[in-house]
Amino acid sequence: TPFLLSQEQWNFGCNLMSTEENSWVLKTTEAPAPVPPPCRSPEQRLFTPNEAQHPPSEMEVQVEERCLEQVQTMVVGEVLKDVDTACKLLNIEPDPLGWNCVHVQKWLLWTEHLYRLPQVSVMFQELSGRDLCSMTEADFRQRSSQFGDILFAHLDIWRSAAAMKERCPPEDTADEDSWSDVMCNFPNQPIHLWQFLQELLLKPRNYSRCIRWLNKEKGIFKIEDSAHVARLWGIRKNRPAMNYDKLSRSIRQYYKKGIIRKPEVSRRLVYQFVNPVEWSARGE
DNA sequence: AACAGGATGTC
DNA sequence: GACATCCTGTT
Repeated sequence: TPFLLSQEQWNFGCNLMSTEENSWVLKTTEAPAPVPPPCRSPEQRLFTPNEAQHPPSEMEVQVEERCLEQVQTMVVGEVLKDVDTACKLLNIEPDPLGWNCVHVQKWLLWTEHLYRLPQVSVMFQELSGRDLCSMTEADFRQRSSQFGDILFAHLDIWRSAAAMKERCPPEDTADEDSWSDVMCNFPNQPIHLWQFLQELLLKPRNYSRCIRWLNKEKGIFKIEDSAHVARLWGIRKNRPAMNYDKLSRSIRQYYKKGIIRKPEVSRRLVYQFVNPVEWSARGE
């Protein structure tokens, strides 16, 4: 796993999330009740016969691991979001290694304010981000016996977040027309209209409002917003004057070629791929 | 407004 | 060849 919160960070994060003043952290998502079930008490362990307390099956273990993974992904996502917000507010970069003394002070003041710590930033004056990163937890404690560890843990979270960003760069979460879909990743790579339509159909999360499957197995799809689909096609092909009249003419060219046809019962804005087996057979 | 398909031009 | 554009006519 590329990113694992230490137990300490985890607990720290949980405490932060359960602090109700911190609407800043986790405002939309429910706090994911991340506290692991307490270990079975010693007497339970002693007095429960092995047969009755059947060990978790492999599937149960897998399910649990997947749950944990999901929770972890969620927490990491929230942390990254929070880091982003703070960076914008403070006008600093996410990676502490790039901070100068002023940035460090900004970050300290922010952290103090956010978690209601007393003023400890004075103890960290004249330190750059690089200095901060080279310090051990003991060094932090030396400067602030009470809150050094908290600051250390928090800095570690930021460093981890920066490392994460480095590892998996700009994941675009655009909900509407994610630009990379419409513009192709490879400049001017020729694309066929039927391929483009399939691309849109593959991403219902982004495009189901303008085009969606009616029957995926049979390859029947419906264009819900003809103008929108035409606009997307026009962007991809660099044809600003594209409209549904012209797009549909191109679809009709497919009739003769046996790529797309009208379904048995012809319906408005509904078409059907002739051989949907080819791509559904390759699994999804 | 969508549909069908011929004609013609473009890359 | 695969459209893009324009057009006539139909549903």
